[in-house]
Amino acid sequence: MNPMTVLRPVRAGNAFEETVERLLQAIKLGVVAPGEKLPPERELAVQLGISRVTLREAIRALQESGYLDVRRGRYGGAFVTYTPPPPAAGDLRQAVAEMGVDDLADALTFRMAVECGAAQVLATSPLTQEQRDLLRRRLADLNAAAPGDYRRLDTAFHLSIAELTGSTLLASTCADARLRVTDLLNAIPMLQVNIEHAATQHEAIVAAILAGDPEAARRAVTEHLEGTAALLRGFLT
Amino acid sequence: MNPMTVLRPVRAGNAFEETVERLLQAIKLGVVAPGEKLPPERELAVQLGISRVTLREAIRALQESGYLDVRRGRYGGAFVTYTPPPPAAGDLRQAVAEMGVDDLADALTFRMAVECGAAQVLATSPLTQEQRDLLRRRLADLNAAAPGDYRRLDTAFHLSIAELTGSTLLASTCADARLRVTDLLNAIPMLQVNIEHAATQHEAIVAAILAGDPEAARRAVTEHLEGTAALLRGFLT
DNA sequence: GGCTATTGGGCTAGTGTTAGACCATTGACG
DNA sequence: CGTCAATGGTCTAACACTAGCCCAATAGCC
Repeated sequence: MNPMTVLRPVRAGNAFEETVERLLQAIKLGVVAPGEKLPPERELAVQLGISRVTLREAIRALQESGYLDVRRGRYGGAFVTYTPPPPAAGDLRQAVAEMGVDDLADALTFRMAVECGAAQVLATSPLTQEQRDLLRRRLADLNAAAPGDYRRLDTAFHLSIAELTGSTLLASTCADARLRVTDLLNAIPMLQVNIEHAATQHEAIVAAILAGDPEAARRAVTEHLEGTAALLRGFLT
Repeated sequence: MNPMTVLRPVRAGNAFEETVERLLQAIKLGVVAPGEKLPPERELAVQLGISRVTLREAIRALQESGYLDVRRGRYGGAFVTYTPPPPAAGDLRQAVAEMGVDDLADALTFRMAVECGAAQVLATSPLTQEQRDLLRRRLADLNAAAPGDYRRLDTAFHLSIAELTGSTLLASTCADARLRVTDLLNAIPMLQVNIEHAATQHEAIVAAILAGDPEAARRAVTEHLEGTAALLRGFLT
C-alpha cells in the first residue's frame, strides 16, 4: 500500500489560499451566478469555518483580480462580475500546458470515476417523483440555455446527479472533480454540433437513471465524458 | 445547484486534529503495520506539510491513547502498537450509533460510487504486465492472509485498484472512503463463510479488470460492497 | 568502552488566524 | 428628508502554528 496515498499534506495551503480557491470554485462553477452576490461576510465566514478577517482578505484578493465587485451599506455585498471569457484559439493549448500533463490525466481519470460512480448509484436508488422532476428540470434548463449560461447549467446538471444520491461526500467530490477541468472546458469553443451531441448524451443519462438501469447509466456517462477527455488528451503530445 | 456543496467548511478542524486523524488513518488502514514505525518526525512533518511541533503533539496524543510506542535515540521512532480489537457482540450496534445514521448512509454511498468508478476505469485502461502482476499478487496475499492480517490486506487489495489507475486523487478518495467505514468493518466478526464468499467476489473483480470488462468490474464491485452495506444498513432501524 | 549518526525532546522568536467589539456607509421606507 | 437595519471596514488581544536551532538519548560499530 503506497504510504503517499495517506501520508500526504494535511492542508493544501494556508487558510487564505484555500479560501480564495473555494470562492473561485463557487464563482467559476456558477454556484453564485454573475450579478448575484455572495452571502454576507459574517454568514459566509461561519459557513466556511474561518474568521471574518481571513475571509475578507480572500474577498479583497478576488476583487483585485476582477472577479468581485464589493459594495458597502445595506443591500451591498460582494457581487460576482466574472463571466467566463469566450475561448480564443490557443487558449486550450495554453490551459493544458499550465495544468501539467500528469495533473490533467489525474483530473480526467478522477472525474470519470466519480461521475460514473454517482450515476450508477443514483440509477440503483429508488427515486421519489420529486427527485425525478428535479433531474428532468435541470436537463430541460440546460437544453433551453442561452449561450452564456450553458456551462453553468451544464455544471448544475452534472452536479445534481451526485447531489440526488443524498451523499454530501459524493456531491463535494464531484464538484471538486468538475472544478479541476473547468478552465479547460471554458477554453473549448462551443460548437452547435457539440452541444447537440451532448444533449443526446444527457438524455441517455437521464433516461438510464430514471429507468433504474445502472449499467446503461454508467455507459452513457462514460461515453459523454470520454468525448471531452479524448479531446483534451489530444494536447498531451 | 446547492451552495452548501461548495460553500462548505474550508478546514475540518485545526492542524492538530487533522494530523491526529491522518495518522490514525495510516494506523487503522494498516499503511504502517503493527510493529513498524512511522517515518522520522522531521521527514513526516514535511510529508504532511505541518510543523514538527504540531506533529509531535499529534504523536503524543496517539501515544497516550495507546496507538504508538515512542522510543528515543538512533533506531528509535514511533512504533505502531495498535492491533484491531477482536469484535465483540454489541460492538457493531455501538459503532453504528456513534457514527450517526446520516453519516453512515453517506459513507456507504460514497464508497460504493468511488470504488465502482475506480474498478470501471481500471478495467478500461490498458494494463502493463507489471500492473497485472501487482493486482494478482495483492489478491494472492489476501487469500493467504492470517486472521490478524486479513483486514489490512483487504484494504491494501481494494486500494491497489484505485492506485493502479494512476490517479492520485482517486486513490486518496478511495482511501478516505474506506476509512469512513473501517471502524464498522472491524466490528463485524469474520466468519469463514464470509471470507470465502468475499474471496469469490474478489476473484470476479480481478478477472473482470484483467479481462478489460468495465461492466463486469462494476457489477462485481457493486455486489461485493452491497453485502457489507446491507448488513450495516440493517442497524439503521 | 568510547564514538557517532540518528532519532526524539524542548525552546524561542516570528507569523498566521481567530473572536469579538465597534465604526462607516448605504439605500429603502415611512 | 430623516431613520434604521443590513452590510462592509477596522482594530485589538489572545491563541495556533511555523521555522530553526540546540539538547538528550540510544544502539550499532570500530
